[in-house]
Amino acid sequence: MRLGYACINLSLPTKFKTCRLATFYQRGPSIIKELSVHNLQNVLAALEWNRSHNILFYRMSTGIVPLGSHEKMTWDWWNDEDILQLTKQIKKYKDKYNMRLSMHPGQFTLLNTPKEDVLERSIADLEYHDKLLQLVGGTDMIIHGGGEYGNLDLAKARFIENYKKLSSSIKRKLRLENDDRTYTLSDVIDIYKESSIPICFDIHHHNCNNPDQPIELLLDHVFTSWDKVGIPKVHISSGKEHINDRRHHDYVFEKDFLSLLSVLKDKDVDIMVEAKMKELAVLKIQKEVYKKL
DNA sequence: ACAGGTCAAGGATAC
DNA sequence: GTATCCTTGACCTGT
Repeated sequence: MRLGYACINLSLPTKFKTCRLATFYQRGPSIIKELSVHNLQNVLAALEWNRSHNILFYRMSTGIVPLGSHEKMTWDWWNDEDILQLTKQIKKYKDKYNMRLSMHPGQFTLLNTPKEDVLERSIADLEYHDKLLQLVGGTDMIIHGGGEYGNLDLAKARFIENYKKLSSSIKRKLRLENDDRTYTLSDVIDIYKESSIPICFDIHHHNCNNPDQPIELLLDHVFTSWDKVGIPKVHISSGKEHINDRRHHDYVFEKDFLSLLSVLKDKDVDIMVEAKMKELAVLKIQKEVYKKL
């Protein structure tokens, strides 16, 4: 089992950089390159920090190449020598230490939108994430179901139809996560049955949004969805003020982590910790929970 | 140096 | 139909 955290490492001094469209228009592709190089150096620094703290799972920020999937972007960053040199270094490093790398396109990347232009931009965004993951040897791209659009069944059907149109490289990496208001774990399983998309189980979202189905039966489907793919990927966080508070707590409570372990039984999974205190929350779990096992 | 408003995105909701 | 909120962290402008 590998534990990981998302994007930001609070222990490191440098931050990720981004820019506004206006800045890109003023300064052109060179500013994007400058920021992308900076961001990739940050990723490498995070992986090095992770290795020295025994953290072998990491989610890369979606904004590594600022405006990387924007329709106005004119720079082929995936062919740039300096970018390739850095991504190669990252890939080599993560292979050496058997790390898992993932990305999570944002809430505005929607496979089931009824709007043609929104779908087009969403697919462009998936292509951006796919290209970057290919370069660094990342394996997982997590998205949510999307909106309900007044009819959940139609929205699910649209997801399945649009999923079929994606490139095989994207399909190899795409995973569908249950969310905390619209797509329950059982909705996500419905989509899996028609599309074979592996399911990323988020236990906090499940606590916020579930129609009282027994978790054991649902998890059977979750695990089956990964059978030919790899080690399942699971998310955990604690509610800020109560168990079904959608906001994330700074850390993960020990009891929440133990209750995840108990529903997972002995299944080998990689766990992404989604807590405000990022890598510090992972260290806390390692310290508190691992010594008990 | 710092505060606070802005950006980027699409959907949901209230009016 | 329109406005506002949701969410996020860094940008960016004004002081």
